[in-house]
Amino acid sequence: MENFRFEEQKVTSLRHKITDDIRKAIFNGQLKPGIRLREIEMSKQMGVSRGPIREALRMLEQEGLLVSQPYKETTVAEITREEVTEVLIPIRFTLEQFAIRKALPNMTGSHHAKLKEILAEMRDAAQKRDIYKIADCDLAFHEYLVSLSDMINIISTWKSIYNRIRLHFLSQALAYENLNDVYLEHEVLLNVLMEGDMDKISEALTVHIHSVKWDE
Amino acid sequence: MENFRFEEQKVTSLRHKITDDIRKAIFNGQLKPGIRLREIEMSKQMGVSRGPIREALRMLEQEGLLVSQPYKETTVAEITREEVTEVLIPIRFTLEQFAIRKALPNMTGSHHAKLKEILAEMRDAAQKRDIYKIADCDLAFHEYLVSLSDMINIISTWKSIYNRIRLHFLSQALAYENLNDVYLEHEVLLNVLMEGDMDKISEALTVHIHSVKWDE
DNA sequence: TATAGTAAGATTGTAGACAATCTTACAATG
DNA sequence: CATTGTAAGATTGTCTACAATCTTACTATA
Repeated sequence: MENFRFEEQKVTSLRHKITDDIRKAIFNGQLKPGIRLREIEMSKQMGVSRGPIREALRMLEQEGLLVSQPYKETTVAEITREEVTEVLIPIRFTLEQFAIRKALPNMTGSHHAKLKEILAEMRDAAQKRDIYKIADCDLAFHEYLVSLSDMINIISTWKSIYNRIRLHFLSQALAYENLNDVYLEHEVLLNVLMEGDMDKISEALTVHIHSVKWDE
Repeated sequence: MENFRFEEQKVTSLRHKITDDIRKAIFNGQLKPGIRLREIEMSKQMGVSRGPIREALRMLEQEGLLVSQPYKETTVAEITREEVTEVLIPIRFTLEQFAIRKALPNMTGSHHAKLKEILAEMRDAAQKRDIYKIADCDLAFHEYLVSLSDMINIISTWKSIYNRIRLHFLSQALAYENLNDVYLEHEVLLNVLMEGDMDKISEALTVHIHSVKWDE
């Protein structure tokens, strides 16, 4: 088999698909913060027993996207603006900066190409003013970057933080002055990434991560 | 009922007790990193069905204390030293500093007294060279402090980070030059906490959180 | 002897039924 | 009319049994 390696098989189980589906529904804005999730209802809709649904709920609860009270209910979390600006964003920055530092030596042209690909989609979404699609691309971009660090524990922490930030923004109907700015910031980031100067990267990253504007 | 309020009832379910028991076993050093957890075996030992055990496993997995592969196995996580020093500790510092800033205005003499109480236990444990007990007191001290911030989402993130740091230290058989130093550092921290000067607190906190020494 | 095939046992995943708890509405009481 | 008691239904928690998948040891084949 020489210089070739297959990718590891991703065997998955129901709880993972269900977790993803619920997370997607949250990020599509279909399950808004505060809404209650009923196990039986979901189990009927998905055609699945409550077991794997409950496991998915426990995972999402631990991720910080759901809140549950024993024998009562589990609801979609409500994240405050203060948590986002004062805690989640600083942590995200710490994590992502570190991940990029680890990822840099691993990065090749094909990784750059993949990132460019994602940005092309994002530019497209920006023109169509599709805010959910932009958010998906933003996630894809940063997640791909972080995943190149190859530090599995960091990745999961990062996701959990990132998701809570995203949840807050969705519920706040955040407004970018210009959606295209989001795209442009990523382009700047990608350019300094290709240069490989960590100081410049940190600079671009801090600008980007803190640049979100609210509607007030 | 005038000036009196009851504390909220903590209704709990099996999955929470199981989660706590497994976590304790990990922190007691009885379940070491890398060890495999078998659902059936645990279910027999605890006299409980596999349902709540599986939910507990999913929670601990999301906490970063366990690692699982679908249809294969779930094991106790192995945390690298690099993750601890370069990511987990910086994040912990960010979180705890923020939590204390939020907690300060809420802190009264009775809170100080509670912290002193914990430290008394810790001094005791240091004399007896009981490293597990010291670790418990350390957790109690910082968790109490963080919980005073009243920001529930921060607390859970903090715990997850803190636990992984602790897991790493336990598996590394860390050596303090002098166990009593741990106690003394906390005393310094408590003193500046009572003064209430945030700059001094940050200073004491950063010294304390970064002060752990390895065995090499 | 190295490789592939096979089958048994172990383990994890899922389903469905029953138990415990909570919520709600309504009746009883003063 | 405000408060307490009660019972029905809804929902979550737990258990048991069965299905799917994995691991291991053994056999067959070249």
